[in-house]
Amino acid sequence: MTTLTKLEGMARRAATMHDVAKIAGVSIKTVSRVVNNEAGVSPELYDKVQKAMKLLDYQHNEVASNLRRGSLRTATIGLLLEDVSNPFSSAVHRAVEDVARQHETLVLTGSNDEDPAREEEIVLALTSRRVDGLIVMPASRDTGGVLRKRQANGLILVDSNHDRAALLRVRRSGRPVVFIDRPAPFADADSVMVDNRVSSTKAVLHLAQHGHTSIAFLGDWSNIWTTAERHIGYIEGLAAAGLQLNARIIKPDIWSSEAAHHATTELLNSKNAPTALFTGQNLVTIGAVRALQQLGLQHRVALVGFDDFPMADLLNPAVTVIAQDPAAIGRAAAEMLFARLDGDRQPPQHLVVPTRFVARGSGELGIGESGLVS
Amino acid sequence: MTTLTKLEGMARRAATMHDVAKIAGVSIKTVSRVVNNEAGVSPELYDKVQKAMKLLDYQHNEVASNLRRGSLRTATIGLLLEDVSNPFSSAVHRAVEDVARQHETLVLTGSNDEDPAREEEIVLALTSRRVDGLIVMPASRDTGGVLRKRQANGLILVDSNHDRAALLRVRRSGRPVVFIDRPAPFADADSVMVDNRVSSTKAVLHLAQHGHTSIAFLGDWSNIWTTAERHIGYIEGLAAAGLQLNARIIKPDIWSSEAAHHATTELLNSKNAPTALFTGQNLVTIGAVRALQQLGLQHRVALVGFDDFPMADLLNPAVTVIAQDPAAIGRAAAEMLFARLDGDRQPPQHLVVPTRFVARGSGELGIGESGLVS
DNA sequence: ATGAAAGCGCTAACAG
DNA sequence: CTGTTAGCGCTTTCAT
Repeated sequence: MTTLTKLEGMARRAATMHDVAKIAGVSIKTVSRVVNNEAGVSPELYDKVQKAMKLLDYQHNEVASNLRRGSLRTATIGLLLEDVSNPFSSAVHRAVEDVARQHETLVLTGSNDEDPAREEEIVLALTSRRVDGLIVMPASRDTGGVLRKRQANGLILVDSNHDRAALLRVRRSGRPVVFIDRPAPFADADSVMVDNRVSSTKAVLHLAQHGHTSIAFLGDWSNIWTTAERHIGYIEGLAAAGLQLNARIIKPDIWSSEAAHHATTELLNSKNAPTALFTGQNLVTIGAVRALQQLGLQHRVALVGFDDFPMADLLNPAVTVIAQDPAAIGRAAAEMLFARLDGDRQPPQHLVVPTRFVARGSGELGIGESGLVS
Repeated sequence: MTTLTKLEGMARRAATMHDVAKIAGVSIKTVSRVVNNEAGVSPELYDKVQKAMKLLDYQHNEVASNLRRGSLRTATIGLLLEDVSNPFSSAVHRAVEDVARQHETLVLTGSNDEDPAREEEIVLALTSRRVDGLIVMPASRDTGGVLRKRQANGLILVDSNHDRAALLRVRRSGRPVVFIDRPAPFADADSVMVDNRVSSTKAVLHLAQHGHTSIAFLGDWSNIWTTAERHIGYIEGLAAAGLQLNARIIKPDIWSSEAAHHATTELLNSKNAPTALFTGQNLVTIGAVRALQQLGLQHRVALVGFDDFPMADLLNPAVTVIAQDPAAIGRAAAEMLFARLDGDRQPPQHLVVPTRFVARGSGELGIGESGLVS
């Protein structure tokens, strides 16, 4: 604003079509034609323009281009994950990126950390940049009509879709949204999920078939939809196996690997220690493994975990899991999104990607020497 | 253009400032002032505008805004990784996102898969969207002056920086670029790396101290800079320990966990099987562990790996590694980038983030029962 | 405190 | 084939 223009970095103004036109001695429209590979430019002018572009190091400004074109497509989509560094999320991310690439579009990602407020913030940032569509793994919510949200000052209650405003607006503005991993929070959106409930039931049944009658459930935050589904699946599994539900061997709201470690240790040191564990998530499984190893019970207490994790097959015993296919989920979601962008007007689709039960050893431990503790 | 406007999805045209102005009965400039929180709007008009915005569901168009503002900042940065789903890369990604968030900016990511051509493609896409700056983990290159590039039709030779054009142009246009993990391919850019060489030397020395005289090196693609550095560190480690270099126990160009498995098996089944392994990367280490377990040698052959990996501490034996801190790398890189964007004019910085040697067991196996093969 | 006019870089819709 | 004019949605500049 003062003596020297306030430039970011050592930026000099980038060359515009106007500049190129002047150098090439043609009209700006001709430059536009060359840039956009439109037909109807004589070879001579085409050449001149190319040379001028090279000379000036011209870079097409898609932003301006899109504005003029009616801001239809920015060739950018938004991807909202729980945490980009979580293996599940990042595998989804990669699959989405691959599909996006086929459509020559870029992916803008954000991590919501299960926090709906943060999610709104990101959605807002995304939409103000006019992304063409959104793939979102919705932040942890109520399983009923009310959301429990942790805050510095404790727990507060918030209306279910009260702060889903930005996301709703995206839909209303006509841009497609595909939800993954959790159900769509509003009716007219597509979704891609796995069958958490049935898979969990299967896991419990599997353990029961190996003779276990005391099967514990260790779950993630219970306000996460998938957790609730897996919990229900667990209960249904017990029922199907004719087993008694025992609240004392159910540990909910485990929010970290360390917490899982702690909960598992406590559980196995208690009077009514279970002989088998069903862990409802990635990190929970890992914490449980750590605890089992520490207690020297890894060959005595059976374990089936939801979600596969790296190295599960190299542990001793190798860990039996219900494996999701995050790449398939990401791919399916991205394909749905691009189909919508290409004008697909079908009613909302709700795809269920199958899980895979991977028996590796830990889930096949019988009731052998029983679950006696050290 | 005909009967019904041709709209993507059920999109109706998003409300513009113009629409808001008409509804509120003010000029467009007043709306602009309200949107941008500029001073000098009477409370009454402010209110009217707010109401109109709510009514029309107005969404600010940053794209147009930035265009007019001189396209200085788009509040978007680009992040180029090897593969967003790789644990190292995704941890970097998360750290970058966190710093970016403090600066209210979004992150556009891409995976180059070590392919320079793909990298260029992404850089181009990124710059045409006018990102403010770039953080890039440069795709695998020559360690000399020539690049070996795999193609469908075999190997071709390419000039070192021949196809680095897009990246160079970014620099020339004044936008900052920070390189991570690998050195900056051109002089005036910042970089954040770890000391691959010294860390590797330390690992070899560590194994030597435990009595090993036959220490193998299993490395990733040798045209990757980090691989070369680690290889040199290995050689220097042998020299420092007074050990003989033996080409027959050096396995280069391992490009997957499976290949590492294979190479390890071959190595340990050979006449001159080493008693210790130094693995130069994540996936290589994992493949080696798998092979050792399969051969039943995991307690006989010592192992130190470059890069930590999930579960390393839960394996039996737990795996000794040189751990990098990807979060620290990402954070540092992002902070450098934003410093540049805020006008920092220092000469190029080259930050070295320290590694951590984590002894867990596999690297502390003595030469005990010797490395005899099954 | 408010608004009218001009124009960011580009492309659609017309001329010629 | 080529160029002119208008204007995307917004902000700047300068009046009022």
